[in-house]
Amino acid sequence: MKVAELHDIALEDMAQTLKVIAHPVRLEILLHLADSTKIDVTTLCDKLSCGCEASMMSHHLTKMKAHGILTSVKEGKQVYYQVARKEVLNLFQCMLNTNL
Amino acid sequence: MKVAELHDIALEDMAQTLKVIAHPVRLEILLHLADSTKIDVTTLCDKLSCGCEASMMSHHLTKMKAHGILTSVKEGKQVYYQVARKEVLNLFQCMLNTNL
DNA sequence: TTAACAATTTAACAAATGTTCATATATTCG
DNA sequence: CGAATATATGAACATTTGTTAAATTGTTAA
Repeated sequence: MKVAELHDIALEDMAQTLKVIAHPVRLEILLHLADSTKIDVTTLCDKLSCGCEASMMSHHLTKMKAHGILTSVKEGKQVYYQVARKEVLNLFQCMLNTNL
Repeated sequence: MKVAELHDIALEDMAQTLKVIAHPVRLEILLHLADSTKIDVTTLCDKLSCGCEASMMSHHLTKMKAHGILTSVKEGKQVYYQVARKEVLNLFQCMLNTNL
């Protein structure tokens, strides 16, 4: 498919995906999940430098899950999240490569 | 630079850029500007399938200009816009390549 | 030059979405 | 059961979006 062939629906979806990713904390979450296969909410709070409370972290994770970017599994007390669409990680590389 | 080396400020900027782009109309604008070197507001309204009024179009253009993604030149009555950072167009290709 | 028109921007507002903080609901363990 | 921990939800606050109308800037012609 060529860029020129993009139509409205595709653009809507694309915008939606970008919108969900377009937040510094959510970017950091994705970046961290790129390495570790799965991680629980509390550990994420500890590891990230954003100083995010569990409550807010949960919101961000829920949002990305709702848009199919993440999935989660419950194991005992914790809920582990992981990247469902590894492709989103390519965006980082793309943005870095092109100085965005 | 590697993805792993991203730090807070970089993520803030990256999120900001993504946020500005993350709107179906703004994506369509960029897509159209990818081909034509420069284009004025009214013509954009006519050519795009989003059915955007001049006022709204101006809003979107102003926003992207404010973030350095577009530039504009005034020629007589019209204001012509063009892409300042051609790199943003790579994002389309990247997203298409990875089915995002 | 001034009146009329055309292109774009700004302003003012309501509606929709997004973000954040405080609280509630599980779940496990003693 | 009740305390402690992990996560989710709710509601206030802020931002974004879209509309309509008015203001600004430039052009043309009487």
